[in-house]
Formats: sequence, structure tokens, C-alpha cells
Amino acid sequence: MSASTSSSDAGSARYNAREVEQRWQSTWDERGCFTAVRDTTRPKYYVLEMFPYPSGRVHIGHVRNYAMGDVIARYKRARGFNVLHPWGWDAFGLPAENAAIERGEHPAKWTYQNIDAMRAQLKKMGLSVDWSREFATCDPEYYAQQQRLFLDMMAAGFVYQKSSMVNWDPVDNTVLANEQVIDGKGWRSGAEVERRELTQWFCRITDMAEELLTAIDDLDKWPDNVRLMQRNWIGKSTGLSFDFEIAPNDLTDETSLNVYTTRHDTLFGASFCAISVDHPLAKTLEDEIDGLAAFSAECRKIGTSEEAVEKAEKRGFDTGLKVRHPFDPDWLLPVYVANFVLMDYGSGAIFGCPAHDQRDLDFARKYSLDVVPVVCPTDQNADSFAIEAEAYVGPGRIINSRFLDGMDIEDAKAEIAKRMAAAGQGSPKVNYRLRDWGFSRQRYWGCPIPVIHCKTCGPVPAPIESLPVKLPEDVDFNTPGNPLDRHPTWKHVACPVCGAAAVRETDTMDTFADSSWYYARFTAPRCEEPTDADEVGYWMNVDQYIGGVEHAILHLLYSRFWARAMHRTGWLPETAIEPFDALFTQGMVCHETYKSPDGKWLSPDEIKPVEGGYVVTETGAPVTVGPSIKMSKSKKNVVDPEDIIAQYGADTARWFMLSDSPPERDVEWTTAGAEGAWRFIQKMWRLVNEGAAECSHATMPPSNLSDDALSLRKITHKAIDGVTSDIEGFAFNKAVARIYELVNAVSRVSGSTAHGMDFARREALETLAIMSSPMIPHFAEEAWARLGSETIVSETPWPVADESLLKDDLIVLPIQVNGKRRSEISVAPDASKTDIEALAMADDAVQRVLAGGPPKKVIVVPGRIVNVVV
RNA sequence: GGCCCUGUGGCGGAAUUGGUAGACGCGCCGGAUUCAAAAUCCGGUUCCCUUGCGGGAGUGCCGGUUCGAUUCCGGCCGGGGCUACCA
Repeated sequence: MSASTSSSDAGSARYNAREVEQRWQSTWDERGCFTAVRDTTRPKYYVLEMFPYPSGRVHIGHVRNYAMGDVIARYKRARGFNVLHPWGWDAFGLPAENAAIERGEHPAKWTYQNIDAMRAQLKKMGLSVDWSREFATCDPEYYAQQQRLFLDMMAAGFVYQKSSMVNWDPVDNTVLANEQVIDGKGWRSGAEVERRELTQWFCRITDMAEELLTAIDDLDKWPDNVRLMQRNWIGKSTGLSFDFEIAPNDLTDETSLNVYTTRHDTLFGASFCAISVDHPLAKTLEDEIDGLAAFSAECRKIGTSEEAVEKAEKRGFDTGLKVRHPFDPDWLLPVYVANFVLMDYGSGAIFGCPAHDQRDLDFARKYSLDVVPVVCPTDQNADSFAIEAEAYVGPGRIINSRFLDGMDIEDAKAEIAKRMAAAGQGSPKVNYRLRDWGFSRQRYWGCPIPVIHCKTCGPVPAPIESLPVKLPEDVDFNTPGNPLDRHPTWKHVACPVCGAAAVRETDTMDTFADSSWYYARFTAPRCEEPTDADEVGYWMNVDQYIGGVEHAILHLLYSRFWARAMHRTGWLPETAIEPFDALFTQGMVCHETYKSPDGKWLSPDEIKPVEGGYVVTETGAPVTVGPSIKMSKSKKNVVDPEDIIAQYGADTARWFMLSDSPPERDVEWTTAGAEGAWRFIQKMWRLVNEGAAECSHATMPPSNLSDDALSLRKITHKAIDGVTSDIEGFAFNKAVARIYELVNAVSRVSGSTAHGMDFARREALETLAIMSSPMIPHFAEEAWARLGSETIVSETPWPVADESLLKDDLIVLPIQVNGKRRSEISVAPDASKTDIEALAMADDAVQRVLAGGPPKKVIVVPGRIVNVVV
């Protein structure tokens, strides 16, 4: 394959991607084709791909993601929309600080160098991006406005400070959000997370839990799985909150214990109560009861380790306290401190009904507590129904429950709730799994929280005119911890209220804050305020958002919250509280993995193909080929987009990324596939050159088209129809297949001089140029020019299919006998049922099967099928 | 454990949502061109039986609904994702 050694003459047989691509990129640049300007006379279309983190290298996954976005952007532009397709960088975050620590390079320098390197790579892809709107979240102009938003949100009560137990990553020396703790380990460092108490800033996302939940119903252009994940994450449950009376004792003065349950129907199956080790009552008791403090300490330690959670052994400590059953003062239940009760859900206390909850059952078996079934499945006998190793959680009738006996579960719940309410003992309560978003980070490379702490005035917002609170540039990364806190002068300021000596907040914001509003900033990236009402009103919402499913929960939920907060502080119109109208989540790019005989991972360019497999290029040792998995540095199964573009050109890379696999699914990068894409572009180029010589530039088709020419026209217009709906439906792989079909059709009539063929051929080739332009824009421009057009494709409207050419005079109808296809007939598309039936019955194959007898039944579905039942 | 997605040729994947299973591409086989190769072009390619005509089977497995099921329903098996003691 000698893709890079081709002639530079545009008219020659060989297509020189490198030269062509550079040339068209300059042309687009010079003409400002993709600069978006507000224009109320045209419908707008805002397409956005999730902006990248500037790691330094463009990954092939980026190529796929941005190729998809570019298809949409270019297609919508051709359809007459005023398209906004901006670019930015999610530039704050830990890797920059790690680089600073490892290489002594300043995070800003490292980040901006990476951005420059990646921008250069990305520009080679020929994306139709409005580069004039580019920004990075670490630009002071951006984070100044983010600080402004913070202050407004603080004033409006959306952010607050509280002391809380936090997840502390001892390696990164930072606090992690609950969502950043995976199996008890830090999502980045993988270190075991500890618990520490710190004063932290939080966003009141839980206040919006209900709103965020119900609004999901209307996000009908989001994938169902993402909507479901968000629903589950918010985790609404409706239950009952009520008090147990604590029997008199000498351990505590507390007289009641509040619990939350969704299974109040099982209240008569209760055999114990359990409270979290972090429950206030448990903490009081630690001073009173020997061994409890040690038990709790042990639970807290094991609590976060992955293995312990996995094995989930239920452990408890009997406090000796007793509580009275709400419906029987003489019925006393023991109170345990238990490791499986979470403090931050419900009230941190539960009642245990072992028969109908697996955790409670495990616990009861371990501590020999009663197991009384109170719900009996309808197919079981109440007298003999017993619980063995598994709790029964299904539906049934209530038994062993006094006044509830015989009811179904829902009625029993209602009855308990009614009686509790009447007695003032409890009330219905809705609970959410969602927690408030803690977004303080003890890190340097993030947006400083614009607050000043004064001994007398407390936390005071930094004055708006003092924004941005800029990061100091002279910082020391040689000592662990937060460089802002250790900086000699930065944090010392006068209190804006009383003028006394005060200190700045040294925490910076979670980087999810940066990405929670960047989409709005793109509408007016240089505005001196967070947003410009006219611009944001015109461009928002994002019509199509594209990104990885890994952001299905965090980024998208925070953005939905932040947009609402921005609306309530006046920075977004109400119509923008759901900022992303449509969401598409694309799959990953995978590659085979290779290992040398000594078990080391090998990269694809360290090996070469031989008969029946691969060998290591240097040593000739045999290579073991492993499964195709997500490209990652550690497995070395990565291909560098820059190499691909240098060898084949951007169009080939884009084309291959869009063919074959549906965009939502993973795609496997193969050399053969890339070469196939390259050959296809060469083939199209040959056809264009051949056709350019034999083209008619007439604007109307000649009369009396020959059958061949008419047939090509029909194929062309069917392709227009198909490709259009495929792109609309994000079925790029199918659009690609249809383009192949049209290319093959043009290729078949190569050299034909049938009447009208010159017209049909030019129509087909021009259609090919425009329809392929969203995927392979450079090639399309070059082909368009070669065909003698004076405009450029990027400014040319999308073709419209001629309805009259989409219909056929005759259609082929399959004939089934007993549901098996036996024959086919050709009929007019509007042939009547009786005509079709008559034709079908006359068919040889049908006659053979019938052997003179009558059919039992004939089903005719006009335009579809005929089925003869014998 | 819970919830969700998914299973179609040698491979990636199509199938207008109940109507010709395998579009299109890759790979492979055969042929043309070539001194030869690359590139290109033409033909073939689900499997089994048959020289051919033709016939049979077939969308993970078992069953159901239907004139007709890759598509709908029930059960099982495999692969993947999210979540994880949420009371």
C-alpha cells in the first residue's frame, strides 16, 4: 500500500489526499465557511460534541466522536440551517498537576502546550468548526465568569458550606465526590479511600431531585439507557418515616428512634432495629458501652474496602436498648448497631423484617433472631409457608399481622400509614439516593472558589469587581497537599465587609463545574458577563449533543442542575433548563491486542504480518493475538490518528470510522478496514475523472431518456432519499452503504453512451459529491471542482429527491406457500388484491404445489407479499 | 444481588418494526489484464444434499401466538454495561 506516494496533479488518476486536504482546509478558512453568526432569518442548529481533555495527543476515539459531530454539522448546514459548531477544552484537572509534580512543568504551560499540539492534529481532520469561539476552561476569562455564577448561586442558596465526612484520596491528597469513588477506591489513583471530616462546599442538587427526575420523561431524544441511568441515580423511593419509642434505660436520654421504610406492610414481621455506626445515637452509646467504639471503628475501616462490600457479611453489635413495637407496647425489639445500615440514606436507622429482606435475614440468622413470615405468596398455604435461606420479596397476602391479615401489600401499607398518621407517630416520606454535590477540591489546577473567610464576618463572597480570583503563578508542587493553601501571600486579603485581615478560600471547584455550563458560554464566548441574553436566547439549546456513555450520569446530571441554577439566577432563559435537546452516545474504538512470548504487550507497529499470524518485527518471535478491546496505553493497542492521517488522509480515517459499525456501538480499528476505505476513495476519484469528461451540464434532463439513463437517475434519487433519512437517524453506516450502491451503479454504466446518460451520470456524480461531503469533505470539494462546478460543496444545498423517480413501474412481490418463499411475480405498485391473487394463482410454482386442488386460504398484502395456504 | 442492553454467514453488520433473512463492506475462491506482481475489472461466496434441475435446514436454545416471527410473548443459556448493603 503506497497511499502516500501519489501524484500532486488533481486531474491524474491517483488522488493525493495530503495535498488536497491541506488546500481545502485553507479555502474553508479563508472563506470563513464555518463562522457562526446570529441570524434570526434562518433556523439555527447547535451541534456539540463533548469537549476533550487536553491530554496532549489526539486519540482515535476523538476522531470517531468528532467525525460524527462533523457529519451532523455539515449536513445541517447543507440543509439550510445556521449551524453553531464550536470547540473548547476541558482544561482543568489532576493530570496537569501530576505532570507538574513529575516533570516540574507548570500546569498552565503543560496544558496550553497540549492544547496547541492537539489543535494542530485536529485541524488536519478538516472539521467544520468555528474556531473563533474556542476557549479553554482554564482561561481566566472563562473561570472569571464561572466565579460570577458561583457568587450568584451562593446568593440564591444553591451552594452552601457544611462540615461533613468526605472521601479522602490519600494518594492524590484530595476529596472525591461519592461518584468518584469506585469500589471504595479513588477513580483516578485507585488508592483506598479514607474518611475524613472537612468543611466543604456543596451544590444543593437534592433540592431539585424531583424536578430533575420528572423532567427526564420529556427528554425523548435522549437514549433510553441514559434516561434510565439518571432515574436510577436519583433513586426516588416512597415510604414511611416513623418513630419507635425507646424503652426506659440508663444508657441514653433519647426517647425515640426514627426509621424509614418502604415495607411498612411487614411491620408485624419485625424482629430487630438497626442503626448505622455513624448514627448520633450510636456515637452517644460508644461512650457508654464497652466494645462498641472498637466495633464501630472496625466497621468504618472495612466499610470502604471493595472486598468487604462484595462479601457483605452482616455484622451487628447489640446495644441492649429496646424499642416498643408501634402497635404493641409490650412487644420489645432489640436495637443493634449494624454495619450494613447507611447513615446518609433515610434516617440511618431501620427496622429489620428478616422474612422479607435478604440483608435482614442474613443478619437474623447470624444473631438467632426470629424469622416470622408476614407475606404469603398466593400459591402457598399460610400455615405451612416458611422462610429458609431466601427472603420472600414477591407479592402475596398478609399473614401473622393482626389487623392486616388477608390484605394485599398495598392495602396493608395504606392501613399502617393511616394509623400512624392518626396517632401522630409517622408520616409518608419520599427519599432520594441522590446526594448533594460536594465540589470542593484541595487542588491548585481548578477554578478558585471566590470566597473570603473572615473571623468575624464568616464566609464572605469576593466582590464581583475583584473577579477573577486568579490562580497565582508562582506555586510549589514539591510538597504534597494544596499549593494554594501553602502559598506565602495569595490567600491573605482584607475582609470585603469589615476590612480586617482575612483569608481566601483555598479550595478550587470540581472540574465537573467547568463542564456544566461551557455549552452556554459558546454562544457568546467573549462576553463580559457569563452569558449574553440575545446570543444565548438565539443559540440555546444544544440541538444535538454527542459524547461517550461514560458521562451518562455525572456530567449530564450536573449540567441539567447547573442550567436550572443559571436560569434562576438570570443567566439562561427558562427554555434552556434542559440544555441538551437530543443526546447521542457513541461507542468506543477497539483494537486487537498483541503479546510477545514473554507476555509483554506489543503495539501494532512493533509487529508484522506473516503467514498465519504475526511476528515481532525486531526479533521474529511469534505474537499472540488477543481480543479486540478498548484502546488503552497500558495494553498498547492504540493507533495514532496522526499516522493514519499522514498515510491515508483525514477522509479515509473519517470514512472508515463511520462505515460498518452503527455509531452507538463499539467499532474495531483494522488496517484492512482503513485500506478498504482508502481504495473506495480512489475508486470514486477514478469515476469522477472518467465522468468529468463525459458530462452534460444541462440543467434539465433530455426528453426520452434511455432505460439505462432513467434507471441511473432512479438509483440516484433513491440514494438521496435513503442517505438523507439515514443521516437524520444517526445511521451513518447505512448511509455509507447506500453511497457504495450509487458508486457501483455509476461504475456499471462506465463508458455507456446511451441517450441521456451524460446527464444522468453528472447528476449521480454531483449527488455523490454532496452526499459524501459530510463524511469526506475534502474529497467532496475536490470532486465537485473536478466536475466543473464554480461553487464549493460546503456552501451548496443538500439535494432533494424527485418523488416521481422514487416509484417503480413494477414491483417484485414474493409468493409464499405456507410461509415459505416459492416464487415471485412482478406487478404494478397499485395492483388490486384480486389481480395480484389471480397472478399468484397462475404461477407455475403455486400450481405445482396445489396440484389442481383449491388453496385453503390466500393472503394478499398489496405491495408486500402473497401467502398461499394449502 | 438489582436494573438495562445484546446474541444474525469466516468477519463488521442490513432487514422499511410482523411480510423475499444475509443489503453494503471486509475476507476468501475463480477468471480477465500482466513476462510477473501490485493496482484494477468481471463472476462466485449462509450451511447441507444434488453433475444439473431442484430440495432441505437456518437469525443462541426450548416452547407459544400467527397465514407468516430475526421482529411479539414465556422459560433457559452465553456476552456486555450501569449500579451496588438505598431499608
